[in-house]
Parts: sequence; structure tokens; C-alpha cells
Amino acid sequence: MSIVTRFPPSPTGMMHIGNARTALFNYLYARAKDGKFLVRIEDTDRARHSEEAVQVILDGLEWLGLEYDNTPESQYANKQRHIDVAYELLAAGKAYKCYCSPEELEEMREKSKTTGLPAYDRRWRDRPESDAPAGIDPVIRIKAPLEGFTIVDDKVQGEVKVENKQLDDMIILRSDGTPTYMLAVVVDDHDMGVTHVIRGDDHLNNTFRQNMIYDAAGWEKPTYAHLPLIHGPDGAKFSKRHGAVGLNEFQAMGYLPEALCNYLMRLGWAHGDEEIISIQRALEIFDFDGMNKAAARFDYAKLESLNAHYIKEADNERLIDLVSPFLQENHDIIISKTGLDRLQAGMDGLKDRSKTLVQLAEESVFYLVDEITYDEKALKNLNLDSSSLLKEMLNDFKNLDEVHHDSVEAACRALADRRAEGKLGKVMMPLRSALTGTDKSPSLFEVVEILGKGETCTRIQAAIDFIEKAS
RNA sequence: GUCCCGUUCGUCUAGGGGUCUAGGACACCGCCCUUUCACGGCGGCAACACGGGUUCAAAUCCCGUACGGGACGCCA
Repeated sequence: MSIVTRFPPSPTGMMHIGNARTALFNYLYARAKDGKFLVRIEDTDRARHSEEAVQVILDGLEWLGLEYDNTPESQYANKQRHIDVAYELLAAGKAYKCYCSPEELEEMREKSKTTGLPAYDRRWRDRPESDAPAGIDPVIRIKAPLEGFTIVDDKVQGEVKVENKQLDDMIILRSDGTPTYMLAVVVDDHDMGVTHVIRGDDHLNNTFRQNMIYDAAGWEKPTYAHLPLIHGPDGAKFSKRHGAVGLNEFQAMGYLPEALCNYLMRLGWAHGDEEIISIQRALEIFDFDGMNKAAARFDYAKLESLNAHYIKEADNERLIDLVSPFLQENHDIIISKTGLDRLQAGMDGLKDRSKTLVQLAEESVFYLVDEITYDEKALKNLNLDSSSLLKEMLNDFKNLDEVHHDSVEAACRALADRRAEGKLGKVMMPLRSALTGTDKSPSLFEVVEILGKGETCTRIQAAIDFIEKAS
């Protein structure tokens, strides 16, 4: 039997990080087992539905690199089929009409708090149709088993058992004639040939309810795998108050999709001591055996460390492309031809030091601006003392035939010997500030080489002018 | 309240009766490297929730307790 998994997001306007993880595991399992990974949009809530919201989801999947094997299906489009199934179950005596009013139900809910049983007391389950009050549109409820117990053999949670008397005669068709989620999911999953339902364990209890529908319809039930949820750093359900929850927010913070995938995979799942796991690798080793049952807390520090790793590994051209939007947005920089040349030359030195693309962009700025602005730290290095040092350095650089790593180093060391008792740092820090506008940067020998003699000298001169003007 | 699930270093986890004086990763601390910040290298701190069983032997199996989470909609 070939495996079919599915990802059924409701279009809420964002792709929650937890949903992204669910999608990832569905994708992994399907692909690892040579099966299919399908997408279905749960858009039955028409009030909330919008095309943009659907697109956000699909963009998210694309960004993560999770290719699906179908044209994303609309649950709403299958509405009539759901209704038909509800009536088939009704005709087969597996379901019945219930004429309770919302008020009656509310009353029952109150009462049930003491009994520990489902709220609805099944009062219409065996009542003849002739008792139906006039003018009330009934709902259709499924007949839950009354005795015994049901066991679900979950791939992650193991055997989960519940007493059937805990199961309620849930509504499958609303009084307005629309199908409920429980019905729609089951019908769609069945129709789409879904063999494995992999989802968050907040759905574990739903499994028993959904299985009632499978049984009533006489359909084969899928295999279930309920994944532990992601919690915030404080152990509570991961939500907005923990900061970012949307995939696009993580993207905006400068995380690479492969880093996020790696992180999300390892959250609740492990394969021995392996930490760095690409999707490719995961496809070779993924299985539910390595899955944990307990919820895991989200840890930005670890995500960042993974991100730093993947930035180091990333192709330079790709990084430049990724960094451009941040540069434009945060600094109004559009990369020029010379800027591009410098970035290409300097990226190796830059990318080893950044944990996020945002940081990478920030650290790239000095290669791209026409005029350096000095931050507070830089200002400390730009004073009367250093100005005379910079003047001498400027002169030395001008006399160099060629500025490359070695010649620059030789010149700097010589200057340090002459003027700073051999302390290289004394001459490098003013230079660093002059060239980069701050006190942190990649190796200056490299920076000078990349900027070139002309630009280097221009910047040193600008720093000298700046100091004189300031004093 | 009822039902379901869970509990190994701060965090993610390895572990599936003896090899555990419990391993790895991130974070943290120290040292080294060094023109800065990083990177890198080396080292350190740090955990089996608690109580009972079962067993020659339990982090591993069973039962309780505590704590945490999830679900209890004519939402999805």
C-alpha cells in the first residue's frame, strides 16, 4: 500500500510555526516512504476565508521547500459530498436528527459537569420522527457506541484507550445544513486516500470521534501519528505572546528555511546524537520511532546556532540575494556593481560571523555605503591621537604599489612597530573604525584588499577630516 | 470538573533491565587562538519529578502521588 499523508491548514492569514512543523513531518514521512504528500485547505469557515490567506500557506510551504503532490484541494468545494455522506449515514440508521435548541444544550452542558459524561444526553437518539417540533431545523448527530471501549494504536502515542461512554453523539451536519469539521475531515481524508494522519496531539481526542464516522461509513481507518506540541520558552502553548509564531516572521528575522526545518525536526524527534540534519538526510532516517511524546519548548538560541551553521554553509550568491531585501528595507541600500563585487569578495569573511541574515546584512553595510557613519564605539577610536596615526597610515598606503592582504599587513605591522611599540591593535582599531564605522568587523587586511587602495584612502582621509572638524 | 497525554542537565535530547561514576547539542563559565567581534580548538558546570513495588539488578517494567500539557463548540 502506498503511503498518502496530508497537510490540512485552515487559512487564518498566517502559517503558524507549529503547523509548519506538522507539514514538515507529513512531508518527511510521505517522501521517506515513497508516498504522496497532499495539501487540503480547510476553508469551510467562509467568514474567515480569503485568497490571500491561502496564498500565505502555500508560500510558506514553498519557502520551506515542501513540495506537495496535488493541486491544493478546497474543503469547501467538497461540501455537497459531505452533506451526502451525512444523509447516507442517516438513511443507514447510523445517525439521527436532533431538534434540541441551543438553550437546551446549554442546560445539558451545565448538568453534565457533575456526571463526567458527554454533555448531550442523546434525548433524540431513539425518538420517533413524529415527535419533531415544527419550525425547528434539526442537526444530524452520529450514534456513538454506548458500551465497551475504543483503542487507537497511535504511531507516536502508542495505544490510547477510551471508554465509549465518554464519546458523544456529535453533530455531523449543522441545522443550517452545513457539514461540521469532524465530518468534512473524515470524508475528505477518505476520498483523498489518506493512509496516515499526522497531526498535533491536540487532535488526539478527536481521533476517537472521527473513527466513529469511519466505522459508521464502513471505511478503512487511517494510521494515526499524533505529534507532541511545541511550547513557548515558559512551557505554555506556543502563542503570540511568546513573540513570533508566523513563518513569515521567522523569515523576516533572517532565518534560513533549512535551519528552521532542521530545528523543527529535532524538536520532539531525534536520531541518536545527530544534530545537523538536512531534509535529504532526514528522508533517509526519518521514522516515528525517534519521536518523543512530550511537548518541547521552543529555544531561539538553538535555532540561531543552527542558522549560523547553515549560513556558513550557504552559497555566497544566494546569501547576497537573501540579504538584499534587508539592506534595502533597513538601510535603503540598493546594491551597486561595485557593492556587489565587494560583497562577493567579502562574503566568506562575513558569513562566518552571523547568526541571522539580518545580522549578516548589518555587517555587510560598510562594504556598500558611500559615506561611513561612525557609531559610538567607533567614535572612541577616532581622536587626536589616532588621527596622526591615520595620517601616517594613509601615507604608507598611498605608497603601496598594490594593496593586498600581505602588503597591508606588512604596512600595518611596520606602523605599529614605529608608533605603538609593536601593538598592532593600536593601529588596527582606528583603521577599523575609519573603514567600517564600528569596532567589529572581519579581518581588516582582507577588508582593505576588497575596498581597494582608492576607497581605503578615501575613507581614512574622511576619518581624519572628521576628527579635525570635531576638535 | 471530566477524559486523554506527558515528566532525563536551564533548553532540545541519547538511553528501551546490568556496558550509566547517565552520552551529545544549544546556552552558560574558563582557557587557547587573535588586530576587534565572531569563528575555531580544549576544558568545566549541570539531569533520571516523588513514593512504593517487581527483580540478583531499574533512568529503563508496574502502581500510586505531585506537577505540566491537551481536549471537552451547530470553530477548525
